[in-house]
Amino acid sequence: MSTRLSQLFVRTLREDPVDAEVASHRLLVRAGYIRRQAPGVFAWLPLGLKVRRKIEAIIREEMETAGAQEVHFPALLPREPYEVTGRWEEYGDGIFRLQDRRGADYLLAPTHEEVFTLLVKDLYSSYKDLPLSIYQIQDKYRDEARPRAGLLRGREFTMKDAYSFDYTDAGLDVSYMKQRDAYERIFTRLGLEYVIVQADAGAMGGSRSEEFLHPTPVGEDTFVRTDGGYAANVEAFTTVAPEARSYEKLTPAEVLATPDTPTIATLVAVANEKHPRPDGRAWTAADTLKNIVLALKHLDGKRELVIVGLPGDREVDLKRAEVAFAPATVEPATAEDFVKFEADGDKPGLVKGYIGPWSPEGAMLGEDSATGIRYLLDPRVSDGSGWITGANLAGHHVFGLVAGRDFGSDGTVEVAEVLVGDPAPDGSGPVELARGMEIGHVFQLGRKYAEALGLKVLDENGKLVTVTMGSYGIGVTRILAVIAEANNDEKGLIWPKNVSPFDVHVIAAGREDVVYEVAEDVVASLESAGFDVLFDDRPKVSPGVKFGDAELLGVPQIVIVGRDAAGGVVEHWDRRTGARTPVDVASIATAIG
RNA sequence: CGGGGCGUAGCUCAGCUUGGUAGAGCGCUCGGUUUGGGACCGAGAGGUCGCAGGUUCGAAUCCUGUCGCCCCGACCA
Repeated sequence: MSTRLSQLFVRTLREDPVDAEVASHRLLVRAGYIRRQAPGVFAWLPLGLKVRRKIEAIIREEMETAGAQEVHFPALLPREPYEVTGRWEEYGDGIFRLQDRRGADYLLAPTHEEVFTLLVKDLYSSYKDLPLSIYQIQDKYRDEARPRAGLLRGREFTMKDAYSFDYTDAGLDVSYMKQRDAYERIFTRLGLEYVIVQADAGAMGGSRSEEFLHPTPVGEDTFVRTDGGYAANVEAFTTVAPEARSYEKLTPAEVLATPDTPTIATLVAVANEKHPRPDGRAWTAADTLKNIVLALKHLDGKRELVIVGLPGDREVDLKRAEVAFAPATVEPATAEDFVKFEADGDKPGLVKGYIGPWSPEGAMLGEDSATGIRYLLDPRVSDGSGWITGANLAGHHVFGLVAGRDFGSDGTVEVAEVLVGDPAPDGSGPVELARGMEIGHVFQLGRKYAEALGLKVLDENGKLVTVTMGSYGIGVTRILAVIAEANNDEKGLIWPKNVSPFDVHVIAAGREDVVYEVAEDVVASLESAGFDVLFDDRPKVSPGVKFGDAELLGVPQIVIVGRDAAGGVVEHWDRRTGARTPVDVASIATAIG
C-alpha cells in the first residue's frame, strides 16, 4: 500500500496552536492528526485514524488471546439501568444527559458496566455458560469539569472496556489475571513504559484493583514505589502504624501559653523558645498533632463535620481524603461551620489554630465528646505517643498529651499526604514518589453490579448464585497521546514502529525527472515487500519543507531520493537517531527490513 | 466552583492606551523564477474585529452586559 502526500487529507501547521500546551497535543494538532471540535472533543484526520487503528488492532489481538469476545454497545443509553445502580445520581454533573421527544431520560454512557451486566443476564442463566469475557472498543462521554491536555483528558474518548463473568471467586481471579497478562503484553507491544500499582478499590466493594500507570511528568496520578518492588497509587497507600507504647512512665500533660501560634511553624518556634524539651532535642513539626476540620458532603446531601488528627509535618491529601470518605465528597470547613462550636465565655470551644482533642473540661473531639464531632486519627498517632496539640483556648497548647491515656478517637483514617521516605506497608523499604498517567485499570468488581441488576445463574447444585464480575479498561485515545508524549523531539513526533501511521516515508527531494522516476521505483519495491508507504511526491515543494514535514509527521523510517538518485543511491534516514545512510536502490527493502 | 489570561483573515499575531476607510507574517489562488533544511518576484482571494446594548457625527478601540475559549487549582469509573 502507498499514499501520496499530495493526495492525503492533511495540512501541517508551521506554528504551534495557541491552545495546546503539552507536547502530544501540540504535535498531534500541528502534524494534522486531530482537530479540536469543542473542549475535550476532537475530530480524527486520516493520519490520526491510522494510528488509532493500529493501537486498536494490537488490543483486539491480545483480547482474542485472552479469550475475550468483542461486542458493541451504543453510546446512547436509557436512564433506567444507571438508575438501578445509583450511578445516575452518583455521577452528578459528570455525565451528559439528554431527553428524547417524549421527555424520556437518556445519557451518553460514561462507562458500560450496567448494560454489559444486563446483556449477560438477558442471555445466560447457567454456570455452564461461565466464565465469559466480553469487551468493546467504544467512545465514552464524561462531562469533565476541566478537559485538558488534548487527548489526555477529553470529554469524548475511546476506551476498550472488558468485563468478565464468573460464578466463583477463584474463577474471577483467573479471569482477572488473563486480562492483567493481556495488558502487560499490550503495553509491551506498544513500547509503553508502565508500572502496575495498587489502586483504590474503594466504595465499589471490589477486592482487587490495579492501575497501569505510565510514568510521566504530565501524569495526573501520584504513585509510590520502592526498590523492593512495592508500587501503589498514593490513594491506595496504607500507613505503617507504630506499635502501641506503654505510657505508664510518661509525665502528665500540661497546658502552656503559646501566644500567636496559629500555624504549626509558629507553634514549633514558640515551643522551642519558651518551653524547650527537657532532653535538649528541639521540637519539630512531627511532635505536634494537627487537627483539621473537614466537611463531608454525603450522597443524600447531608453535610457532616469531621476532624482528623495527624502529625503536624503532614498536610491532608484531599485525594486520599476523598477515597477515605467515599462516596461522600470532601471540602475544607468554612467559617460558618465553626460558628456553632465557638468558645463561649469560660467554656472552651473550637478556636481556629488551637483545636485539640482535650480540654481541662474533658474530651472535646469525638462522637461522645462535648462537640460531638467525629474525630479520626492518622495511624501514626498510636497509643502511647505524646503530642503538642491545641488546648481549645486561644494562645494555649497542651504539651505531652498522650494518645490512649489523655484522649481517644472514633477510629483511624488515611488522609495524610504520603512523603518520600515513608515505609512501604509490605516492608520493602522507603518509598519514592512519581507522577504517572493512568493508561489501564483492572478491577475486580465482585458482585456489586450483578447484585443490583439481578444477574444470577444456577450452579452445579441447582442453586441460584450471584455472578461475580471484573472490569478492565484501557484508554485507547489516551494511549495514543501518551505514546506521542513519550516519543517526540523539538522537530516533531517519532512513532514507535508498531503504531506508526506508515512504515516508511519516501521523500522525492529534487526537481529532476530522474528523482521522481527513482522514487516511484523505490515506492513500488517497498510496497511489494509489504510496506505501507507514505510518498511525498509534491512536485513544487522544496526539500527543506519536505524534510520538516517528515520530521513533524514522525514516521520512524524515511527514505530520501535525491541528488544521488541517478546513480541508483538513496538515503535511509532514521527519524529517531537522525542517522542517514546511503543505500543502493536495489536493496532498499532489506535496508528498511 | 476559585484564580489568571484571551476572543481581530484558515494559522500565529499587531492595531485598542489617545475613537476617524481593517493590518502583517505564514497558508491559499494565478503567472514567472527557484529546488538537499521551512526560497523569491508580481498579481489576487479571504475578516458581521465573539455577541448584544449603550456613549458618540463616527466604535475593533470607550462603557455595561453576555457568551465562549485557554492555563493553574478543585473535581475526575
